[in-house]
Amino acid sequence: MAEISKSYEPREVEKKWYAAWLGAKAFAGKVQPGHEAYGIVIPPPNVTGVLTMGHVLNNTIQDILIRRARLEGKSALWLPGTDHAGIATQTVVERELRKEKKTRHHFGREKFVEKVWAWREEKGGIILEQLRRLGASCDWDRTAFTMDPGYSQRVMHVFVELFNRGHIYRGKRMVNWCPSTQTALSDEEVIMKPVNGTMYRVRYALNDLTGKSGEYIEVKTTRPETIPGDVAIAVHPEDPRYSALIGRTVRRPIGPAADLRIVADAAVDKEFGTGALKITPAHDRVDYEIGLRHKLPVIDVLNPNGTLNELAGPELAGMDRFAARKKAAEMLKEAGALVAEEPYANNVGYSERADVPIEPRLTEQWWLKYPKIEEAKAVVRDGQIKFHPERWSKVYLHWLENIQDWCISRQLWWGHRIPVWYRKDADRSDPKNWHVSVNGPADAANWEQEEDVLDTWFSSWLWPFATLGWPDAGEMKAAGFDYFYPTTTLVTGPDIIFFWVARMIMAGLEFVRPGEPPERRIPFKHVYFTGIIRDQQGRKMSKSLGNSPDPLDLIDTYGADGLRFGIISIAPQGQDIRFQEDRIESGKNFCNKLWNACRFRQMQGDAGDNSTLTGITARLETAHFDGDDHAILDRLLATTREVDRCFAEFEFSAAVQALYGFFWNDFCDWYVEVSKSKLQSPDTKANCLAIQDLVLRQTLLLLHPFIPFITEELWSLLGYGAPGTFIEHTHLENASQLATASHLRGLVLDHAQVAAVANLKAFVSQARALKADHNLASRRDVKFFVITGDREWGLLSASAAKLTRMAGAASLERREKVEGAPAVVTTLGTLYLDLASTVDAGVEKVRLTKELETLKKHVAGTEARLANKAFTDKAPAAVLEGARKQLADQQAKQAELERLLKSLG
RNA sequence: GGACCUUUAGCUCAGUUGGUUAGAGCGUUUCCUUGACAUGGAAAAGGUCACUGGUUCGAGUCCAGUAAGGUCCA
Repeated sequence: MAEISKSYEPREVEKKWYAAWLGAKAFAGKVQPGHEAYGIVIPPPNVTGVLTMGHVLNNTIQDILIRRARLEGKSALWLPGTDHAGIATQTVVERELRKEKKTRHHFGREKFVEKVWAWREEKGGIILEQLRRLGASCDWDRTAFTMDPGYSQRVMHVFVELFNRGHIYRGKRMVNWCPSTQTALSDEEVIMKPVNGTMYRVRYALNDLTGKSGEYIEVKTTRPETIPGDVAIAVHPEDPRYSALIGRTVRRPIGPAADLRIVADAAVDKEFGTGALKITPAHDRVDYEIGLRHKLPVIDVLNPNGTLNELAGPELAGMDRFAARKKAAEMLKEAGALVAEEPYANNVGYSERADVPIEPRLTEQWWLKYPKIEEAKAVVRDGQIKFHPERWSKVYLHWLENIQDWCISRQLWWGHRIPVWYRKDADRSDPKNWHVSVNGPADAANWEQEEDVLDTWFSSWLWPFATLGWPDAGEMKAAGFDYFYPTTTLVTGPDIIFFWVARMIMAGLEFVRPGEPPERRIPFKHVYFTGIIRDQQGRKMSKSLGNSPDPLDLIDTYGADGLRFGIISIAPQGQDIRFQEDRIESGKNFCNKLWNACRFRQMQGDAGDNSTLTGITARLETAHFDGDDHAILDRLLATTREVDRCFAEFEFSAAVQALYGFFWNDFCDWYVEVSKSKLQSPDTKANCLAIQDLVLRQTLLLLHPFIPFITEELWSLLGYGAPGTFIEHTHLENASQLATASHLRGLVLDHAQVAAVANLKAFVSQARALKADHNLASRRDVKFFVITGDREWGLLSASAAKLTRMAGAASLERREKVEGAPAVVTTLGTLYLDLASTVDAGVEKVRLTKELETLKKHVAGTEARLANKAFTDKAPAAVLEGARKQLADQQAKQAELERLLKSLG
């Protein structure tokens, strides 16, 4: 067995074990009848992505769940992959082309797509490589990509099916147009941002019908550049200010001259602005609807790239929309039509990817009417799919209540080209001229394929079943579809609830195992929502702010385990996370502590069979058990139980904190320290080492999902497994199984002894504090005296060696009377520090008086409670008894303190 | 405008169905290189639990309202 070095050096250990795991195909998700299946599909990161702190958190949690499942004997599958990220990837490649002063049009569609594939081959695996550094135990042989030929076929299949089922249609409607990437976007890809803009008050002159001139109607707009696209003015039919004007016309103040009718429409908000609305159907959703109702023409004054076209008139044509806005305002001013410019804050939709304002634009697109909306609501409402935290289900249900058709076509080249063919030279708007199939028409020469591709999310919503071979029976069998579907848990951020969670649920319900009950068709049973990682100021971490540390730097500095442990310890369930690098550092420190405790154990030498739990429990000698042995095993069982509970309730940071507290405080600070006495004696040594092995073995198992590398290394170094096996081959015992193993040796945990240890710990702590109060913390030659009863002295004297060692003292003696020494009242008697000659009675008096004052307040409080008849009548007996005991203890301590003070004079 | 979340020690957070003197880590102060670990050990200081009311024998915890901050939807 290799010797454990003085400090933990993660780098080589991580490299070694990851290679060993891969070499043994330890992460392969296998169909094992008789074993429960546990499946996770990774939320596929963008193929252009690099590892962020968000990924670290998300994937660490997935790895924790998967590794724990393996330890519980389940057959676990974590299926990895990436999505092709249409806009992001196309943009990245176009940016490279721009360096050579070229655009994708220089190459043509086919050549350009080849270039994207080349980029993907070179760079597309980066993020998956980074996940390996983190320790992610994915089944890499199953790595999927949404543009893989097989996956693409499944996307086509779904499109054709949904088309045949009447869920997909083509139509000219208002879409969110991104002038930067020049494609349509879905509503979910538009984010509203508050913008400080300008409200322009504009006069539209009324045409003279009555003989009066100089009449006008005033309209407010933030977008004067669209005035050339105006086709009407709308007012509310019940607005008395304008009722006389309905039916008359105004002149368009700038742009090509035109008369605009004043129409009445109930959609107009009387309270907004002047109550009169300019109608520009090509550039506003509400205006478009109003235009339809009044059969108004549509004048589109914008080019796809956001510049104005010739319909805007010669002054504006060719200008960018924002420059044109300024210019239009100037033109209005010159025409005398501009009444005022006022600062105005409003919300503007921005393209999520390109971060530019989107334009409402009327275009031909493909639309999906979502399938299985009602059932998707029901499975979450009825708990067949559980959200953690549960409250996110409200957001989910609310979205489904207000769901709109999904614009699924994108004007891009990178993506799944829509499997629709149009008969050449025929009317595309007539479905009679369409061919819709996975493989296209037989007489291809007579047809041309739709140019648009599908939204990337239209491929990733199929992820939970398309990655498992669906719909091909042979591929499904090979992938273990029957065994692994539905998967167990999806781990993702709440920002993705509409993009993935909701759509995946609808897709699963629509396509998988038709006719079977919903619990067989849903894609997963649990959805765990992580928090968002923020910086110290609470801002979201982002590339543009530069406020995100590089996770790979953190791995280099603190080790992958340190990073994992640290990030989990600051990630409470359901709340956002303020990132603190010092917490990552404390993760590393914990690893070092674990390392050194194991090193200490190893330095004590072999003590017999370590390779199985029964081997270790066979070494327990119950005859030599003392209170500390009972106490540490009691805490080990409690901690095992607590970690179980945390997994059941998805409380990972609580699990980590429980393990931290147990290992550091209970085991290292107390048990290992008291072991040092026991290990001196041949009588107690073997049993003590057996207990240490039992604790270390179980702790390594419990910690392994969180910090896989170091636990694998220590497991191996301490010989807890058979050579050639991994820690995950061991079955993790729960608390009652562990207790049963101990029972085999006739062990019954003695709770009286456990309680006695708590008193001894407090006794030691008070002794140390007494020393520290007299500036003797580091001295180990002090003498303690104690005045106490026989029973207490029995306990103290039996533990004398341990107590003097723990408190740092030369001796602990029982006395009948002590004069002039500083003292402290403990549950095991009054403890004196033997410094009679040096003690300053005045200082000591101040200290004791302060303590007495605090105690008196508590006594008074407890007395008041017990004097309250309502309390004694209504409080439960246990609470009442507790209060009485508390009062007795407090009063005894008070009497003792008063006696000490008196003795000081 | 609607929905949800947060407010506890200098910082980041725990605090289970209401019940002894509200906890942890980090930071701070003092002491300590003792044979696992200075990536460590010992001790200490530090909190009117955002505010106002209510329910209750008893409220950090339950209810109502207010304020501040945040997220999503419109």
